[in-house]
Amino acid sequence: MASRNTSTAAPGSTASDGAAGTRARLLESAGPIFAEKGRDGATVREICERAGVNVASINYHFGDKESLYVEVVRHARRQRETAYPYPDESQTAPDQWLARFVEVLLRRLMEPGTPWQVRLLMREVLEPSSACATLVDDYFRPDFDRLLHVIRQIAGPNEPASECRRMAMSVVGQCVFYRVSEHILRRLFPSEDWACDDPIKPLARHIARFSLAGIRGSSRSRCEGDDDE
Amino acid sequence: MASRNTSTAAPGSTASDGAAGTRARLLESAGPIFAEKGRDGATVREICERAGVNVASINYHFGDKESLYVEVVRHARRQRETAYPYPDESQTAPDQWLARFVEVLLRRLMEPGTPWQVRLLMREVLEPSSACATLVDDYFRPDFDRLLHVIRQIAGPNEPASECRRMAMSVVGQCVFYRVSEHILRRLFPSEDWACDDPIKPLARHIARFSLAGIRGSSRSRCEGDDDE
DNA sequence: TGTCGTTTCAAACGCATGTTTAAATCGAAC
DNA sequence: GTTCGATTTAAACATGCGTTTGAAACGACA
Repeated sequence: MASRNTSTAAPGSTASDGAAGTRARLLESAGPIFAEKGRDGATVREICERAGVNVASINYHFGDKESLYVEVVRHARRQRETAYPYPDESQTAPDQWLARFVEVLLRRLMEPGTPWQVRLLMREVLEPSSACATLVDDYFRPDFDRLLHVIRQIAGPNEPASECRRMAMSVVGQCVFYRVSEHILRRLFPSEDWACDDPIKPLARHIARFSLAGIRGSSRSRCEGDDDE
Repeated sequence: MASRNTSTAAPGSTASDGAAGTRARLLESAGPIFAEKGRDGATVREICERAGVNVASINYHFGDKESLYVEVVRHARRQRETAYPYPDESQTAPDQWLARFVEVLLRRLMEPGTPWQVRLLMREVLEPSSACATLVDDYFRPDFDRLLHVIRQIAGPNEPASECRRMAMSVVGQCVFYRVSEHILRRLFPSEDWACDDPIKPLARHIARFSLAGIRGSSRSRCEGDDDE
């Protein structure tokens, strides 16, 4: 036995370790298992078995199971943020950018087969762990700010900031709903074409149209007389 | 030892059992614990301790932990469906009914303190157990159908059924988003007035207005020329 | 070849879990 | 008061968990 390693860098590791590196194999194997069973539901024995390493490896390379989990979440986020890039604001009209944004967000969320990274990050959203703080700052906030910026362009300069924020949430909420309520929707509409060619396209069109009308109509109707109740 | 009981009716139980009835006490005590820690995370020992009964009681009265869980979910749903009733369609104009529906749904979801019944049912939505099937049929579907009916009135008779369904999902999705993403939103907007007097009212107003404009504008813009891309 | 730090390994540890057991207790009916 | 089924109880059981251990295997370097 020698010194344990709990930092993020590989221990001694001569770069090309035997059989792709125990540490890297653990990171890859743990992802899908954490995603499917959660941080507590997953067992170190199953993770190590899938990675083909000894059960003591997690504690040797990461310190404990919790640290491995945090590392896996970071790993998943990094892989995910480059998968479906959002369009460029400066080169697209606001309307079209919003439509593209909705479609990309939906594709991120509803990618066929639901990659383990999506399931894992969703778990973090629903009940955050210590890995959540950076997730919000580095992953969600930038995208949300870009959406906010475009919505301000559509709604006009007179729209209050609080209202713009709620509009952005309405857009995101409509998309997130389909992922979060997947199981319920499947039972609610068993005959729906959840697996047709490309169910995202018409869905994205609906949400973009609905939202655009919502933003324009909402800000307009609020400008006209619109008292309480 | 005598015969075990796994059915839903109390065993011999002479109606007014000692100290409110072991079975009833278990049902009440288990609810908040299942809601907070999940079906697997909760332990029978903690449940029994809070109920002030022996650890063997769960197996005696319910058969096993899983059956107790299913029973608790049923219990929660029954308590919940009478808490915030939706308005009556026949006595309200569609616009106003929609606004009321949104507010009631938000209040159901965002009730201060987040009653354990809400947290428990949310867990069932996110990853259903065997207790989920009746939840959809008896609890969600009726409300969703009523919403659908009103949306059809607003959108007009020419609106295709599939589009009406998506509109209903857009309405519900906007509301559900605030509950599902609660933790994320709290980190995204730390300064937001999540605990002001009545944060529901303005939120409900926004969603109702946004949705109404979305429904009207969306169906109108689709009627006009609206080709691909 | 011999040495030393690093990494892997099988085995065990300590603990918490859901469940079972058999005896004790209770509550009415006879 | 006795009896008998229903219920409660303390204790144990079997299993699975994350983690630790001490030795073996490895790889570079002298």
